[in-house]
Amino acid sequence: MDLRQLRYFVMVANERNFTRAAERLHIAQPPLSRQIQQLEGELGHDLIDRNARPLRLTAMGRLFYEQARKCWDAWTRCAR
Amino acid sequence: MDLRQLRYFVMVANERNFTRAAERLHIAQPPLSRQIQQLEGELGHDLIDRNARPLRLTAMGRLFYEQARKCWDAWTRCAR
DNA sequence: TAAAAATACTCCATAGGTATTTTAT
DNA sequence: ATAAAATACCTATGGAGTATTTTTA
Repeated sequence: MDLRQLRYFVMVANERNFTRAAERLHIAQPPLSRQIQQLEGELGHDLIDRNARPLRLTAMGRLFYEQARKCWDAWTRCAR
Repeated sequence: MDLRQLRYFVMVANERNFTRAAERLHIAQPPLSRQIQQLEGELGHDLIDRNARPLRLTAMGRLFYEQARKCWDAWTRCAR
């Protein structure tokens, strides 16, 4: 897990749409999907319920989102 | 700048010795030296005074160390 | 059937390794 | 003279791209 994955996940969670999130992150959609898959693999839990459009976070996804946002915010404060 | 570089720099600053820091980080000494050089390049300032052994931090190095430690600590708290 | 996500590759940037040289005590 | 840092070179992991194939609403 690294900062990039947190940033990607937060964007996907906000947009509830991989394609749009990818655009806003200035990367292509497939690598974004893969990064999220890797993150889910590391965590051992799905974060996103793909059986819904617009996408929805799973219960784990919602928990992780809170943590991820805090971490990302802490980082951006640090890095300024 | 990323978390890896912060972690590397903090270790070097603590050890005041690249070789020992590299051992504790489980990487070889040359890549560690290069990561620190890159970091210094990005920041536009030397962080370490190489004309002293044991190594010493420069003024910028001391300032950066405080920030880096805070960021790294924030991250480890987040990532737990 | 039309968006949107996943797969299947390909490419390449760069983190890390080994061998060696340079520097500082 | 010796320990430690820098340099040169090589390798390979994995992040990102394009093209294409599933999905799901």
